[in-house]
Amino acid sequence: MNIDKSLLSGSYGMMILSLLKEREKYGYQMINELALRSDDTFKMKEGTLYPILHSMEKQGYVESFEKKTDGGRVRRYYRITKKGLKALEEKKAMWKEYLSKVNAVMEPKPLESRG
Amino acid sequence: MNIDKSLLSGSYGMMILSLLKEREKYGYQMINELALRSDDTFKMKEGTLYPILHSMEKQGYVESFEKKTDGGRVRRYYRITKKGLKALEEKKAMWKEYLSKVNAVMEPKPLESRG
DNA sequence: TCCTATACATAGATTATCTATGTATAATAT
DNA sequence: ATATTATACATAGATAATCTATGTATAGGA
Repeated sequence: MNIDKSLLSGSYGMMILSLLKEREKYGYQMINELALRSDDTFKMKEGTLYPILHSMEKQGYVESFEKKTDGGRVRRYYRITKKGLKALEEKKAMWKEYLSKVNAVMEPKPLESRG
Repeated sequence: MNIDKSLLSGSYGMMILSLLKEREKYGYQMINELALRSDDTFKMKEGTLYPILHSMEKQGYVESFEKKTDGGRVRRYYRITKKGLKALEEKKAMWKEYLSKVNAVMEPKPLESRG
């Protein structure tokens, strides 16, 4: 299925922080993990990811450092900060709230069963 | 809770078609129902709704007609078409797919339990 | 040696939504 | 009667998230 890209809006940030909560990762790796775990539903472009990472670093949600591979290639790793962990929890709470409200609109409770 | 507006992206269309599936409605009414059912989480602006309705009409998802109230006020009602019903089903399928993929990214299955 | 995958990056386009504003009428309060 | 507020539709321009397109550079395999 080819999902409307507009649906993605806003959830990419949450997903990236979630990936980084597991362990520190570099950009290209995050793109690949997103594709792998979502069966290619989320094929994030570099032009999407790097600006997000840079902005998150500026906000203090992640910090980055360079690391060399055995082959000599330099990678920029990102690590989630305490502030980023807090932001992730907030984003997840918002996400749940959002889902429940969409559900409430699409499947309204009959009057007699409302709080 | 104040939800990131970017999360809304793309789901408004689905919610509007869903409201219209119940019965024909006019614009202002949809705005109010969205707010009521979502406990004011979705406070859609006219500047958002009317362009969406016009575009949906152009796409053939809805058709509209004017109706007079007892008071003499003229309202423009919208009615979902067959094409719109089909579009709604597609949007709902995409929505479910999207939710399940976000979930798969955020809570990856351990290797041994993957299909 | 050439091609592909890896790796990071930026500029500009696209699109959904918002803010702001405008017009007009009905209902309500003073 | 008159003023205010809610209703009702509408458009223009701003904002922000993502995309497309492009660039640079290196590693690894054919």
